[in-house]
Amino acid sequence: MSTTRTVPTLDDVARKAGVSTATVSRCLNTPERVVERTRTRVMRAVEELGYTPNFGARVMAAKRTFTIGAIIPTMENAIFARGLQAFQEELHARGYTLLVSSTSYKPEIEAEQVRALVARGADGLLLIGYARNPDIYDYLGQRAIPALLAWAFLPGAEPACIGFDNRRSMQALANKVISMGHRDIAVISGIVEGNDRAEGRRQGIMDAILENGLDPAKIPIVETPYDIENGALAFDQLMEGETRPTVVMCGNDVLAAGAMRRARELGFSIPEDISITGFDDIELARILTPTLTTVHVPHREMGRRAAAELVRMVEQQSNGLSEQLESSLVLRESLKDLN
Amino acid sequence: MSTTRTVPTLDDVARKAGVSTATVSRCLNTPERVVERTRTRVMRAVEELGYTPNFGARVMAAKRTFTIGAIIPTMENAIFARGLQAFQEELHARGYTLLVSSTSYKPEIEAEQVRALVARGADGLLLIGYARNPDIYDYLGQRAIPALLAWAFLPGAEPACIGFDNRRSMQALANKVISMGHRDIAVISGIVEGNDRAEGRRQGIMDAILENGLDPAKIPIVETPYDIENGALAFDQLMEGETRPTVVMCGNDVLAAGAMRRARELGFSIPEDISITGFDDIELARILTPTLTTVHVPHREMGRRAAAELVRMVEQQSNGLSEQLESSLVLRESLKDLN
DNA sequence: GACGCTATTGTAAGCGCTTACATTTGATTC
DNA sequence: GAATCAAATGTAAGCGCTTACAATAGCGTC
Repeated sequence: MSTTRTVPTLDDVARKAGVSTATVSRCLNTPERVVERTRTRVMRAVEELGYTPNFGARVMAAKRTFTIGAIIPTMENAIFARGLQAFQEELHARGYTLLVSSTSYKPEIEAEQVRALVARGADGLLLIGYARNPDIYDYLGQRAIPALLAWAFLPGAEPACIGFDNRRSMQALANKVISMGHRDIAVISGIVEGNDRAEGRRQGIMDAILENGLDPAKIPIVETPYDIENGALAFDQLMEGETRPTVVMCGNDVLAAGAMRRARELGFSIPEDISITGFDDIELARILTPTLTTVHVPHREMGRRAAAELVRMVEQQSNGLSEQLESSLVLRESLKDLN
Repeated sequence: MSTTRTVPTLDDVARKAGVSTATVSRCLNTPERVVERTRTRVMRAVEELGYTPNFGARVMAAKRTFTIGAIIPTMENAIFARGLQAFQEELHARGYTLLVSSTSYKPEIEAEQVRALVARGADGLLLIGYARNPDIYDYLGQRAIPALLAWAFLPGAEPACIGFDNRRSMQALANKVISMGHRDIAVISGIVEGNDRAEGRRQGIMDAILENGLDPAKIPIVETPYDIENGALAFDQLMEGETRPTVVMCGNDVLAAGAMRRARELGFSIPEDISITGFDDIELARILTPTLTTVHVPHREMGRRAAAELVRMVEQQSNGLSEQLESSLVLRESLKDLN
């Protein structure tokens, strides 16, 4: 296609500066090991030739790519988009670049994605939650690729995780709901299979149910993928039950938004006729009418810390330090106090 | 699983399968050039050893990374998150991996990001909009790295772009607004500097104003970063003007959500007292109360096509083909017909 | 000036893979 | 069964860089 667009190599620079390739390499990587006079001469040659090190060669020789991979369910969920954005910014600030892959909530394809990112030379990996095939950890361990989990927290777990306790957080919300006099609770849960966060949240509700002496068998639960439309459909399903719940607790804000929409379409007024709660506290929660009671999660903070910790693990070849972040209840209009 | 820290190489696989390294390489890269019997034997060895090709070596030998870089303003805006998700999925389906970097709407740091991604070996680059320092194109041209623009469309532009005409789309919406009897129009625009999409949208409104014989000088415009909170503040600002607008046209749905919230807080009922419009048609638009009149943009489709085209450019070393996608008006409750 | 030491620079061996080219295999034809 | 030719496989030369080790230069001492 184009003509002889010869990209200059280390050799060219060395020749032009009248030194060996080793000296040029040292000028670029460990300048303090080269005497000033030589260095300026080399740097001028680099400048004049417009030399940029060849990525592949450098990676092969140095065995580092300064690249970190992240595998998330999807960027379309605002919580991951937000966290990933912060993760990327922090990575960038530390001289790393982000490789992204997504599973679309299909845990079975995660192993392949891990391999793909490792094959692309990721120096470290960010994974979501801890529920996955243990082979993945073997694979990473064998290659000495550090991995860090986020959006979940399990003390003492391997590998390290940076996140919050989904179960406890949801339990706190459910306790609050119950303390407000709600006894007929219905649940719209995300798909639990292969998703420990969704599972934890559901269990958290059950924990509170039991703790308060209510009958867990009487709690209707609909399980559906995180999606507004599914939230609406799930609400329909719940309304078919014999006893009408006074509150619908949803696995995340997105489901809650769908449920809320459908509730209004069916003529319910919220929270007078029925209360609705979410989880995550994405922007949507403050925009909905009525505003949504939910659990606030510091997604950005999580992304930022995860980046910092992962870089540390890569550079010091150390094991990760788990870190628990605090979530908090955000009481807004969609939850009515029955007392 | 073994716990040995030795990462298997092509050589190991070759030895185990009793073939040459060339044959193993061919099994991985051009399987059709290897007879079935040999291939299965090799693949079994690959499997058993848990072999993954060394990235650096592969890049150096093949001069390809199978990696595509994308530089977007931010993943926190749902339109980019959504488009990028589709972009990544399509890339993945074609055997490529996505490198992500973001500018946080600071155009001046884009050049640095381009260099960083190129230095990481990106085979091609996705950029947003066409407003940027031309040096960037020189740099990419010199290194023969194909680039494609998205979220904007400018016929005949270089490099190629895949997107829609922001100006025309907004003009269509504005015309509709005017045809519904609105004469007092106020505008909340995104920051125009270095953002051709925001600029196009603002111009589109002006086009319609002029086209309909209204006085452009009488249109109050507030320019503010895309953010719910800023939408609310901008609304406040507009309400300080002497004549109250009958409609507030916003540069995107996020600003509209903010404006709508503030309007309600101030006691306006929408659309009876004041109409509000957005742009993008993100999920939020259907969830807001009232639902938001906006311009639907096929973000996923755009991401998908951009990936396909960019891969084509990389693999065929060809220039990109621009492609215009259609946007469409979505009339919902937030816009009142005054006729 | 010879000696010993350190700071600087050079030499060259890989790193693990792809691929041009060489060789072998095997099917087909006469 | 030999000849022919295409398909399959093997051989080995790099790709451009880093770095261990070797060589040299520079400097202070005696």
